[in-house]
Amino acid sequence: MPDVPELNDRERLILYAVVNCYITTAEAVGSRTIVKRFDMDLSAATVRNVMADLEEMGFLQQLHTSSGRVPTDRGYRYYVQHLMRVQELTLAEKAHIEEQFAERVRDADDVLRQASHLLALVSHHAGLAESPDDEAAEVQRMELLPIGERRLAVLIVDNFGRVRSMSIELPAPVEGAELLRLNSFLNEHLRGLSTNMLTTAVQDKLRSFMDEQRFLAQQALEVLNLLPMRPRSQLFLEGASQLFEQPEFQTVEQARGVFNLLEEHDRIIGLLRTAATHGRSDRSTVLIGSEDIRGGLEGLGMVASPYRVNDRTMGMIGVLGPRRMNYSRLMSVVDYTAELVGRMLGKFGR
Amino acid sequence: MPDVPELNDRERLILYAVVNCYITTAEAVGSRTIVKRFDMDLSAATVRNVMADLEEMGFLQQLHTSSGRVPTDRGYRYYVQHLMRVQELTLAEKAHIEEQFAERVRDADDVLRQASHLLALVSHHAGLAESPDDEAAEVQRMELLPIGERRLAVLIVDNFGRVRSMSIELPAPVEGAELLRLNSFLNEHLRGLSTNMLTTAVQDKLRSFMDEQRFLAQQALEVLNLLPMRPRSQLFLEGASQLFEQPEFQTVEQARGVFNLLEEHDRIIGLLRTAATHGRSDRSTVLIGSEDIRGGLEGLGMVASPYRVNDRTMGMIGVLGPRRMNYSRLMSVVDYTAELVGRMLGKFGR
DNA sequence: GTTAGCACTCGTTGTGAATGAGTGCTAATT
DNA sequence: AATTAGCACTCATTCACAACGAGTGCTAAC
Repeated sequence: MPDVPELNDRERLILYAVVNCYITTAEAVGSRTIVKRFDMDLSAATVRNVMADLEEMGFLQQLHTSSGRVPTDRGYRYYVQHLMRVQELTLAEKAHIEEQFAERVRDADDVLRQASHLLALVSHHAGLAESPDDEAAEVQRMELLPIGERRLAVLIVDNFGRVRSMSIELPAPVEGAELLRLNSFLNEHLRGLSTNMLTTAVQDKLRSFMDEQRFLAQQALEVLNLLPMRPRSQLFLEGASQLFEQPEFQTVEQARGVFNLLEEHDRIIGLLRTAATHGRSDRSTVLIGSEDIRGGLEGLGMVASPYRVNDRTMGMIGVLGPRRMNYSRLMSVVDYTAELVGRMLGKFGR
Repeated sequence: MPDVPELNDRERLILYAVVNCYITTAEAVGSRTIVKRFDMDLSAATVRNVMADLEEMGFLQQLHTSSGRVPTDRGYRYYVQHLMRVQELTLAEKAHIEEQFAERVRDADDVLRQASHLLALVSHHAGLAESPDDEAAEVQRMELLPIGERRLAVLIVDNFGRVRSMSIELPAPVEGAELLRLNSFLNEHLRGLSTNMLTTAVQDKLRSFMDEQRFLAQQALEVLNLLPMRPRSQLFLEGASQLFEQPEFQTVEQARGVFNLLEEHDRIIGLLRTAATHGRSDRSTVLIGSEDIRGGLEGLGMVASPYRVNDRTMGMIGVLGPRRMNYSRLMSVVDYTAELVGRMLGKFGR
C-alpha cells in the first residue's frame, strides 16, 4: 500500500461522514446531505471542495458527474484504520451472543457450526467459521473396525473430539488377533501426531523398528497408504441469503458474482487465511473488495478473526458482507465470538 | 388430478411441439415457429386453432394477447406422462457417468457427495443426493473412548460405513474397566438396531435384565440420553449456481425464490420424498412447479429417483432445475445414477 | 479561507410514436 | 366439414425526446 497521503482534520471528518452515511443508506452521498446530517459549521460548498480533494487522493469516487460520492476501497481502508473507533459490545450484547452457544455440542465442529450461525444472525450477513485445520489437530486415538470380509473402518479421533472416518478395502483379509495388535501399534505410535503427517511419521520410524514391530509398522503403513487423506478444511457458512437482500446485489450480474464465491468454500478459506496474515493474531482484521489480488471479492468486505486454544491459533471465523459494512460493530462481534469459540474448544483439547 | 381431457393425435403432436420448442429456447412459441421447425403439413392458422383449444384445456398459457404460448404445469405433466419418450443413455454416456465414480470413497456419504456432483455436472442443473436415512441405518458398532476426565467420545458406526461421533460430559467419572464392560454391553445389545431408536430399545430391554446386566443397561441409558441425537437427514447439493444461468431466473424476484429454497435443505428433502411417494420405487419421477402444495417450487422442476440396496429403498437422489428441463434425458441420467449409487453402497452394507 | 450564487452535467422519469411478433376471426378454398 | 389465406387488432418492446432534479464545479463576493 504505497503513499497514503496525510489528511487534515477537516478532510478526515468529511471522509468519516461520507463513509458513515454511505454505510447506512447505500446511496451516493452529496455535500448538502452531509452538512445536514452532521450539523456541520460549514457550507455545502466548502464540503464540496474537500470532497473534490478526497476524490483526487483516491478516497472517494463519483459514479458520474453530478452525483454524490461513494467511498473507494482505499476510502474504506482509511476509515477502518484511522477514523472509526471500534464500538465495544454492551454487556447485554455479549450475553446475547453467549446464549446462542448454550446448546449441547457434540464436537468441535458443532461449536463452529454454531459460531457461523450466530455470526449470521447478529451481523445480518454471511457467517463464516473454519474448522480447526489439520495441522493443529492431533491424533487422540485410532480405531480399526472390521466390516465385512476385507473391509475396514478406520476411525481417527482428534483432540477436538472430531472423528474422521474412512472405509478401506484391504488387499488380503486380516484376522482378528492381528488386527488388534495392529490397532494398538497404531495407537501407541501415532498418538499426538498431527493428522496430516501420519504416513510420513510411520515411514520415518519404520527403519528403527525390529522384528514384529517392524512387521506391524509395515502393515500399518499399508493401511495408512490406503487412506484417502485429502486434508479437508471445512467451512461452515450460514446466512448467505441475507447478502441478496442488500441493494448492491440486486442486479443479477453482481448477485451471480457473489453466488459463485459462496459456492467456492476453498476460495473463502483462502480469503480468511489472507486476512489472518494481515492482522494480529488476537484481533479481527478487515479485508476490503479488491484488496485480495485474486479477485472475486469485488464489492464485498470481510471481517475475520482467528480463534485460539492454549495460545495457539487454530482457525478463523468471520463475517462476509457487502463492502459497505458496519465494520465498527462487526469487528467487536467477531472478536468476541472468536474468544468464545476458543474458550469452548478448550474443553476438547487435552 | 381431476379430469384430464383426452387429446387427439394432432393436439398431442402440437402440444409436444410447443413443449419441445420451449424447452430449448425458453421463449414463448408461436404458430409459425412450430410449422417451420417441425415441417408440418399444416398452416399456421390451423396450428393456431389447435393451440387455442389446448389453452382452453389448460395445457398452454399465453403471457399476454399477441404472444406465443408457454406450457403450463399441466402441459408439462401431460408431456412427461404421455408424449415424451425417455431417451435411453448411450454406452458412452453410461461410461462417462461411471468414470465420475472412479475416485476412492471413504464411506457412504462420499458416494452420495459424488453422486450429487456428477448429477450437477451432466445435467447442468443442481444435483441432489440424500444420505441414507436414519431408519435404514443400522448400528454396526459402538465405541466409547475416554477423552479427558469425564469427557467421553461416543462413536456409532452404521452399516454404510458412516460414523456419527459425539462428545459428551458425564456427570461422574467412569473408570476404565467399567467403561470396557459398558462398551461391550452396548455392542452386544444394540448392534443391528436402527440408529434412531437406540434409547427406546434399551428402555424396552431394561426391565428384562438382572443384576449386573441391569446396572450396565441403566448406565448405558444414561449415556444414550446424553447423546444429542437429532436425526440428521443430510443433503448433498451441488451446482446450484447453474440455475442462475437460466433465463427464467434472471430477475431478482425469481432468483431470490430459488435461492431461498436452495438454503432450506429440509424442504428439498421433503420434496424428494414427495416425489418418492408419487413414483415407482425403481424408476425416476418428475415433480413439476406448483404440484407440491406447500409451494416454493414455482418455476422449478425436479427429477428424482430412489436408490436401493438389497431391494430396500435407502434414500433419494435427483436433479433440480427450471421447470423447463430436458426431462427426457434427465430421467435416464438420474435412473442410471441411482442404480450405480445402490450398487456402490452394496459394498458397505452387510 | 469561506460562502453564496449560478450554470452545467447527467441519470432518471415519463410520454408518444414506430415496430413487429403473434393472435383471433372471417371468408374463401378444398 | 375441415383447412387455409387474409387482415385487423393487441400489446410488449424499442427509441427518441423533453422535463426534472440532485449534485457538482467554478467564480465572485464576503
